[in-house]
Amino acid sequence: MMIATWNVNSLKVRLPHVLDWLADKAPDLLALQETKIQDENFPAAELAAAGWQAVYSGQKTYNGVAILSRPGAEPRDVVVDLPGFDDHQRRVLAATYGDLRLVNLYVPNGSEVGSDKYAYKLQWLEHLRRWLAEELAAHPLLAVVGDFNVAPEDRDVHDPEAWAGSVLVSPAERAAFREILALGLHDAFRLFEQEGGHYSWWDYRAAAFRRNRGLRIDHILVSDALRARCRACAIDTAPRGWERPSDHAPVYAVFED
DNA sequence: ATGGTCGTTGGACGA
Repeated sequence: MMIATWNVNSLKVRLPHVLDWLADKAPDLLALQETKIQDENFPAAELAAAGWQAVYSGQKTYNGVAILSRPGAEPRDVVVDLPGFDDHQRRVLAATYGDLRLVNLYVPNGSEVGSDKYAYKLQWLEHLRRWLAEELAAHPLLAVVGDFNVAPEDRDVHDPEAWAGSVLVSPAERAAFREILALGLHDAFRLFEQEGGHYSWWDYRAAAFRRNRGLRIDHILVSDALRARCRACAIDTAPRGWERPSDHAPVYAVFED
């Protein structure tokens, strides 16, 4: 079984990339973020024609999440948005496939440390942690995936000195990330790779991808029981080099059945 | 070089 996550930065623009990647990798589940598309405009027919069904929660211009799956693996117990957190931004989508619970997140970016958006991000992460505790208690096989907008450690940052203290790496954001891991979740990528230099996002500006000046901010977190089945986790940097790419690369994990 | 480039829009704003 393969599950994957990809911030596509507009599904309308990136649909050809998504279809190409699905055809090549054939994951069982693909979580998408920043679809930037309202539900009535979601390309469900185009995806269905390629053999994929979708659940989605979108809005105009910003945010938006979706999960693609194969027909036959019916999504159950779909949750939209963080329970108990009054928020119109479409950033959360969860569904159960067989005995696997998948939580798809587009964590707020935070803009700048000290800004209102930064405070909102930290508050959002606190509510996320509380909800994930409940999800973990209810679902032994839990995967929490998406764009976390947090680079957990300095080895996840191309230039830690230049980035020190700024949004995506600040101590408070990293502490919030660690508290989520402390619930009993594991960063699947770090089960297999300890070196730095592996990133999932590169700024569009200043030829950042060509120079591999990136951050690892897209993650697949797995519960204890799911970790026991995890056989691989990797970042597919190839699509970041395609024509008119997303600024994020897909991350995927493989599990023993 | 204190910016750079995208996407959504139809002038900025968010990332």
